[in-house]
Amino acid sequence: MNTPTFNIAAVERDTGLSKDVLRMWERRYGFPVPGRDTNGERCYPADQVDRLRLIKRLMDLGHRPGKLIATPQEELTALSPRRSKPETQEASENRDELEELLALIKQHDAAAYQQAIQQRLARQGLQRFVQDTIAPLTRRVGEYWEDGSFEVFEEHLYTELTKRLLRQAISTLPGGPRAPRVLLTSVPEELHVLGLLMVEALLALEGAECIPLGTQMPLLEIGRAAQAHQADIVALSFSGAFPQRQIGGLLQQLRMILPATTALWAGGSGVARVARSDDAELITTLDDTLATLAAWRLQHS
Amino acid sequence: MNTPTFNIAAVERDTGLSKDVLRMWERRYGFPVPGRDTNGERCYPADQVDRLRLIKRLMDLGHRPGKLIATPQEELTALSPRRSKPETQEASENRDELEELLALIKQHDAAAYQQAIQQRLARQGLQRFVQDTIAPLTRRVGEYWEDGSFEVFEEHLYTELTKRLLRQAISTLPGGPRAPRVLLTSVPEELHVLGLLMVEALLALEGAECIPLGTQMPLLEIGRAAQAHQADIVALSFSGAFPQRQIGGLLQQLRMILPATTALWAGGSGVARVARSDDAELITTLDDTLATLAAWRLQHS
DNA sequence: CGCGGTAATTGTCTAGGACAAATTAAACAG
DNA sequence: CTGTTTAATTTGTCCTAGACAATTACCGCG
Repeated sequence: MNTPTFNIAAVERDTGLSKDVLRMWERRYGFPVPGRDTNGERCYPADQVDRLRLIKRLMDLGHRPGKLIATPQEELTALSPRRSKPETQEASENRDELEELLALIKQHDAAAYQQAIQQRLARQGLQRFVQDTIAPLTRRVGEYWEDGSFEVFEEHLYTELTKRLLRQAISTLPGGPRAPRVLLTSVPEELHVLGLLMVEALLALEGAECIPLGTQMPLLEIGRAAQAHQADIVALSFSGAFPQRQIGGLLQQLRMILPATTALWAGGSGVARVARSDDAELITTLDDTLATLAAWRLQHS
Repeated sequence: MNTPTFNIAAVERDTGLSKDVLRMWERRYGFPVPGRDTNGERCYPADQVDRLRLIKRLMDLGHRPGKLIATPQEELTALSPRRSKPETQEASENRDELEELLALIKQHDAAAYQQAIQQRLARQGLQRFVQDTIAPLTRRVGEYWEDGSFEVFEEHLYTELTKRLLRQAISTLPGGPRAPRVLLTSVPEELHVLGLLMVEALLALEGAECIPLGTQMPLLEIGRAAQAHQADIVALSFSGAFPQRQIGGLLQQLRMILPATTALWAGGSGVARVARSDDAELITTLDDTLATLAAWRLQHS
């Protein structure tokens, strides 16, 4: 039984490292060293793909590829993002409750999960629910997914159920045309929508008029949409998986497309380490959302 | 004001055409012909990006790039698939009402649209609403999108609002564990979810237990999910844009992965012209869904 | 300790060549 | 005329290898 190998396109998909980068690393660092098939094309064995994925993840955390590739496999431990912030008693209790929720997902008991989470929403109210339940829960799911304790389909189930819950909660809020008008979407290649929904929930609670366009809008289309809907604000979401490098240029480009009177907000874990600029407001936490909204209102009152 | 230009990476993002393809087309067909910046790198003007996106759209519909690039800009009209089935008086009236709904989208009046569509749902009841409103409406939006009368963002808005509506409607239905248990999802590369939601609505109305996993599940994961959830039926959706010839093989593969006791259903406009086989039940219309469900129940009673 | 300049690091772009997979066109048999 | 096999074409992806800009690290000096 010969273990399956991956061609370069598959590795790009699986690791988020572009074909160019994969070839360049091979040239420069001597890793990875894929085999070749009969056509002379690269065949990456699974273990190298795993290592690449690990390296990519550490890079997203701020490490440099040269160093990472040099180090042997004890990075595994060196990298493990030891999140050991001292947490309060209350936070700890909250975390245990969240773990219980995730346990239901892992038991594939969708009904019980839905009931529990609904209850939590009713108890906390939408704002705290988004900030204290959905946000950390989603982060946790991402972590579990990374270290392999969550199957793909379990993550899908969580995402799908949570999307429903948030959309449903949003739809019960009073609508009506109130300022500002916010257009919510994401750029192509970025298909994570949960962050957008969380922001939408918070904004809608504050009485903003939200126009949800889903994910993956080409930049020129975002410009057209902003004009057609006369949006005051265009809010984009970038997940942690989104290539950091591209974000700056992307915002700059969009800034040129949008009218000067339209504000541009960029949020999500992807923008956490992006350099500030005049092109867009960077929103790194959910709290920032409300603060930025307040600032906007102050400026336009 | 110098209009903004796009580098090759940005064009890849916005059009979905890979850098390799963009360069190859330039070499082979002489289009696009981007300018060059001081570093000799390609700068695509906005109008060429638009044309590329249009070409990509038509390619997804089955046209070939060589032809498309050769044709001047009258492809727009020339290639819109004209359909002209004779229709009954009643259907005609219904269609006019649907057109009114779509007009609201085109006026970018999300609020008015939502109100109108909600009203329609209340009037028709979920089943007829899905069959007589959402299904034809979605088809119509697809047609408008194909011939360019709908902007991308207008289509996105329609899709997003409709998804919300359906999910909300589904969530109000009584849940509880009732047979059969249906796992709903789609294969990788297939990201259209509206069809799945329509089917879910119909199945949930009939008292089936639906497990929605969203779109783009790898085949092996579908197998794992089916086992973990002990699904009686796995229902897949293929949109019209999905490459027809892959479907047969996919179903065959999945059939081998799934336990023999698990039924496999494949639906959506993509399967309309797929050859029947023993691998899966093909569901070509929404009515078929209910018929196939009834047949399943008969067989398992 | 901060600041500016230099050096190393790193990603992306460019160019053309090659080839396999998919599709169409052509040839042929029934 | 129709179906089927074979040849030609279209088309996308991969390959190598070089160049360069942008970022980051380093180091000496005030």
